[in-house]
Amino acid sequence: MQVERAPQEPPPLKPAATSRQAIVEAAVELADQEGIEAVSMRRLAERLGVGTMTPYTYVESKAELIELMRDEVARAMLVPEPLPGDWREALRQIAIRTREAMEAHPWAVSARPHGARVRINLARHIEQSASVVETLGADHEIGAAALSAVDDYVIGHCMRLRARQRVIRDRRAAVAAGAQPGPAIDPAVEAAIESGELRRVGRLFAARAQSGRLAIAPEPDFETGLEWLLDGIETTVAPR
Amino acid sequence: MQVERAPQEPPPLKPAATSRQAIVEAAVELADQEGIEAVSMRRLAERLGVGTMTPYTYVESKAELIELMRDEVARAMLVPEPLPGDWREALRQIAIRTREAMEAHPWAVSARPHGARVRINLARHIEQSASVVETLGADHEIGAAALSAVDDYVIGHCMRLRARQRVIRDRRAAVAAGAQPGPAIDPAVEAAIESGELRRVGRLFAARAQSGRLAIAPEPDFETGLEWLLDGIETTVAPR
DNA sequence: GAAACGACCCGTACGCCGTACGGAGCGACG
DNA sequence: CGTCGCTCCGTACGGCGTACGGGTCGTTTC
Repeated sequence: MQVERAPQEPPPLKPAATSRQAIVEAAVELADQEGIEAVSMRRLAERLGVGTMTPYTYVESKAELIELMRDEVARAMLVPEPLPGDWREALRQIAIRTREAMEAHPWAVSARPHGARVRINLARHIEQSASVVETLGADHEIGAAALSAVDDYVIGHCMRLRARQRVIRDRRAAVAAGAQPGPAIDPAVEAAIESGELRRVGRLFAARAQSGRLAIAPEPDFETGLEWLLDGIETTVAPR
Repeated sequence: MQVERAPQEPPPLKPAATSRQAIVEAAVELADQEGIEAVSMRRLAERLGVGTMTPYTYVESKAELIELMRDEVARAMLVPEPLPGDWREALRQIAIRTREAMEAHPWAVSARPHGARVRINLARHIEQSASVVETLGADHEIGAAALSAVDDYVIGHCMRLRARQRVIRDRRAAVAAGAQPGPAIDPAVEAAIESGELRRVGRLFAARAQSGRLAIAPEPDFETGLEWLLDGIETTVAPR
């Protein structure tokens, strides 16, 4: 087909790039405002003022769009160069930055990946992390394991954060709709608490119901766990 | 039609229980075999040999069904009593058990929660964890933080595992469909590697493409990171 | 026995969704 | 001028969750 199409056209070739970016940005905005489940191709097209199928000119499928949206979030995870020379401080900054990005776009935490393709901003994020590991001076595999461990912790924390945010939002919506904000405890759980099994869970619920008016887990502490993990890594890579 | 129905009971309160459980089990089976996106109320009903709307007699909505499915997985996270007396060993066992359950049912990792309701098996899991923290002898808040940190790490790790499993499955499907199993690297990433930015990412890709025929991240190491985290916790709760 | 009452089951229908497909407008090129 | 490619878009198909109303049948109440 395209025997001779690739290298040409100085002026007119780039009408698509801006639009692709615009589509992704509009989708991110929509997801931020109304949640990822509100992002449908129809609503997105409507918001952009184009026909239903027009976005498909620029993205191959919705799955690819989601992936591009995640990569847009990955852009926010990048730490401004130069990174701190101390590996521990560098890892900490990357982790904190990542958490902030995830907190700002909770839908990105668990959106399904499209394929194995690593996009540009995620690749840059990996590059930053890899550059830190390099300065570690430890075995290559240990460095990779350390990176994985920190990443796992950060992502897991963000999952909890997202669940919390969702509960709060749902509760607000329920209150706005006029429902009672009762804890809606599961009858089986209630019975188990009554029976003496789940003694500790019962105490936990009671304490929560008493303190504060929203019976919800407190904002989890990110940095404490992160420091623990970094402590553990330090004893391996730089035992004193 | 139904030769076999619920046993006649003087208290007519509980005819639903068996069927509710059967629905959840069938849904879990379906999700295990074909992934969570294959679980639709129609397919589930078909598999159960009932009408499309019949499952709604037992579950309030699909969201509640998903929550019940997750709780079914939570059942597998329970460690047989009695727990080890050593807090560290107990936490380790709970973590490993949790990871195993998640690995067996990867869809459970990121399924959306329905609401704030804690179901019975998850409550039992929390009770187990709380009982370990009790023996820690440390400040209550530190115990909770330790629990959260371990949980975060485990969940994050399972997220990565799920992504990996998905990539492998997709690649298998692509090969079976006759597509070429090329890495399908993003052009922008390729250009950045070429240009010298992303030097380390380039080396990483090259190393992967060379070793093994599937260019994929190696199975991540769960226990190393877990031990690091436990090390860090130990220095706080039981400084030596 | 009759009637009323649930609990359970189910078919239809509505409004969403992702997207395959074919066609229209239009600038660039031969 | 014709042709080609890209952008844009309307229509349509199959699938989804589920509201709703009606059917069946065992149990309860007179």
